Amino acid sequence: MGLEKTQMKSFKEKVFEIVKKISRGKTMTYKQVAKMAGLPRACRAVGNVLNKNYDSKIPCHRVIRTDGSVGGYNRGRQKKINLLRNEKTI
DNA sequence: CATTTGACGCCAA
DNA sequence: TTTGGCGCCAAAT
Repeated sequence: MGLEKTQMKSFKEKVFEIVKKISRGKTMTYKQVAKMAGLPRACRAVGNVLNKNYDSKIPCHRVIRTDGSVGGYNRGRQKKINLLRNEKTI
């Protein structure tokens, strides 16, 4: 506790926190996440960070492109589409 | 420390 | 509308 070191969350950490907060059936764009993380132009960096993420606790499949395209997924594009489609039918 | 990578976004043709 | 190319940025190598 006392030893609070300016723990600046890395951009990656911020992205994970933001994506974790995406409710089921909802979706966010890479640009939106980047903006929330403090870098409105780091849309690419967001995708890069999520690409290295293998934590199922992070619903990174809810992050899509700004133009509405599903984008990519480290587990298979089709899988991401299925998940989104599944959540679509709440 | 320099260079490459890549799940993006936007514009001109 | 679709395609090609450029910009932009953190993380990995």
